[in-house]
Amino acid sequence: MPSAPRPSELRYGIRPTMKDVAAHAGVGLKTVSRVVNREPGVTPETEHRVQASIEALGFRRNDSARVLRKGRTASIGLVLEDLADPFYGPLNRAVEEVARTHGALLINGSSAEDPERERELALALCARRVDGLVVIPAGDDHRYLEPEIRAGMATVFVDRPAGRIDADVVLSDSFGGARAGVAHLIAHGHRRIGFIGDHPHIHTAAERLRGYRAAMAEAALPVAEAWTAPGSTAPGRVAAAAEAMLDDAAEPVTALFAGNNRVTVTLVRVLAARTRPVALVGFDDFELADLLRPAVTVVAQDAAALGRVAAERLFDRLAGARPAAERIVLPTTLVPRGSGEIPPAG
Amino acid sequence: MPSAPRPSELRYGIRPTMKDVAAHAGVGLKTVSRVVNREPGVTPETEHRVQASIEALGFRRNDSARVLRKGRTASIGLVLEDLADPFYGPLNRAVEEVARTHGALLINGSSAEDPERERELALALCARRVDGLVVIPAGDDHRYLEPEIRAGMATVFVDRPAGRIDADVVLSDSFGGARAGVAHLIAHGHRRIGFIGDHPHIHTAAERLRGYRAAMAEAALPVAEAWTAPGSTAPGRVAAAAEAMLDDAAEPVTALFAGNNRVTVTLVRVLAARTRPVALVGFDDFELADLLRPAVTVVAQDAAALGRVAAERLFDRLAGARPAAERIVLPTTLVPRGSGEIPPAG
DNA sequence: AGAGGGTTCGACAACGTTGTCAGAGCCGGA
DNA sequence: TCCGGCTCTGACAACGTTGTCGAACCCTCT
Repeated sequence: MPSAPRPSELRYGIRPTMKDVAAHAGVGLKTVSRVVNREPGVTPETEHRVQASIEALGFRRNDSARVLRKGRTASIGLVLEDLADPFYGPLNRAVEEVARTHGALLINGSSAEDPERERELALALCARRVDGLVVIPAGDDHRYLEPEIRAGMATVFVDRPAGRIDADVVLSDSFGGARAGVAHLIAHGHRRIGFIGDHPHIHTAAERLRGYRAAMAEAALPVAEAWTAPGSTAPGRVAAAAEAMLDDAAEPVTALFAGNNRVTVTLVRVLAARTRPVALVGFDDFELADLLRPAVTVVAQDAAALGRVAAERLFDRLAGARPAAERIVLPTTLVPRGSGEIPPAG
Repeated sequence: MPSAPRPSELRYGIRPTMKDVAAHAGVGLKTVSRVVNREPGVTPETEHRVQASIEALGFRRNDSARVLRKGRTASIGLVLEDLADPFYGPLNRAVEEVARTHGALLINGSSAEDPERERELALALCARRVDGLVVIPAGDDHRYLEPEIRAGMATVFVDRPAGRIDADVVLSDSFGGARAGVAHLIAHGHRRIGFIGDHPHIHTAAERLRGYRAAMAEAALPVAEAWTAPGSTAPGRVAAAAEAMLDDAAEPVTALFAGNNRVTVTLVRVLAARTRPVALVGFDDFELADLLRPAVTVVAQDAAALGRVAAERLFDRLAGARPAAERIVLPTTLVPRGSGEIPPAG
């Protein structure tokens, strides 16, 4: 017996199923399924009756059951390092937008830079049977994903390369960007340039250091041992390293290149406390860099583009494309704003 | 017949099930389930054999089926406005951390400030049967969630109140924060203070405007019509509004209060281009505010705390707590840095 | 030797949905 | 009148897991 929606039929703590709706509307289970999924072959009269029952009971399809039956979840997973890091917000958002155009939801989690947690998260997402996985690696061994990939899990790595496994990777051009940034300092007359970056076991950090060395070598400039300080990005460590380079009695550096935006911000603070101007170029742009005095010259990478390209690659694979695993490198842009154009002092 | 793990048994594009593992290990289906879930009642010998088969076949439990059977998904949904906005990164992360301590995953989506999209997202999450929902409202009518809540979906709103529905809400003290910020300007000698904020139909924006008026009233200061400019936060609109207040021939303002951090940043740019110093206090802190010259005085809200409190409330409800819907208001903090302590010019 | 209790294990149903297939009803044409 | 071919509908199995329950076995005690 069909009936008009009456709130009283909504019951607390009970999830009506298609079976309930079918009974309420006086039709078969499958007919409800057809209406819910807008499948053809239902008379307008029947459809209307079913719709009324759906609203009366407050029915909502249980996607878990649907997923179980269909095998596809219409969702993709994103494992990233830290959602609170402003670099990953736009990346996350870009992945989400691409997913949205494909009708998929995004499930994400932060690894907090912990390889074990990255692994747990990625495998949890696999257990949920997301259709695909975008991973910003924290660890450097991703063989744990091999069974998943083999079983058909499309996977794309972003921002850092995958470790010991053959998979798509989307990266910024760390080497080229750092080389261009350092060359920019050299072009403005600097000869003694310091490099402060992240731990060298992080691939991007190592690449940026390599870019620094390449630029120096191309200008035939020697690099003193004391001028490179890869390591933790903790403000204390970074500040101490900078002070040491700047105050070196014999060969003080006149310019600094920062390996990522956290280092850059720390260096801005250090330099603000000093009288003699020091040139600074940072890898990775950040908000308000243009409002600081001097405004900060940076090598900008396009976080949104990283996310977009990675997600598109993922959906290409989900659509059936089977190209060989590829390394896609996106260009960086040098943005001169002032701090990188300060001439050497003394 | 049990066997040692041999990679060749991993087959492409095939997901082994517990049944496959059971056959491979020569045990019953349920025994595999027991091993996977670490349930007691399996001899070490059997367990070992099953583990070997699991690894040999690359088995991973299908959580969709598990969810279907158990009724709980161990995941919560978060609908927010824009992941790329730096304000929401820490909030998101805080929710995730709380979820993690409860063994739950976070599924999130951006509404892009579009009520219709918020609705779609929230309902999609309900269809996935997330255990609970944290919503940063974009719209102001959430009656669409009533059937879900009635059916047992725990729901907490953050940052802005829910519309036309009775539910938990966690908010920053917009009124009190704005009042304190404006009072701070008054305490530094200002009498003509401008307010530039977001559209007043946004609850927080209206509250902040109310706080501004309260502070002015408490100091017995009149508020000229031209001194309040609620509306779009588009930089052009904000800049024009600021210029108009500052250049008013009769009653130019000597200080500005910004209703949110986007407005603040725009005002910093506007003021940087002017010669006469103008005092500025912004609602909501932002990175590097302390490095600008002058450093920007703000009324800080704790985005992470908003997320944490909301998520904890959610899990309390999931654990069975059934308190009446409540409005939880978190305090704000005035952070004097320089821009808010500039005395009135002229 | 038999009873009693504990441990280990597997057959089976159920979760809510969708795909398959066949039945019922109707129409038009021979 | 009967048949073929539509359209609309529902019964049923299946997806992969977990909860229930009872069977089989081993040990101990009388």
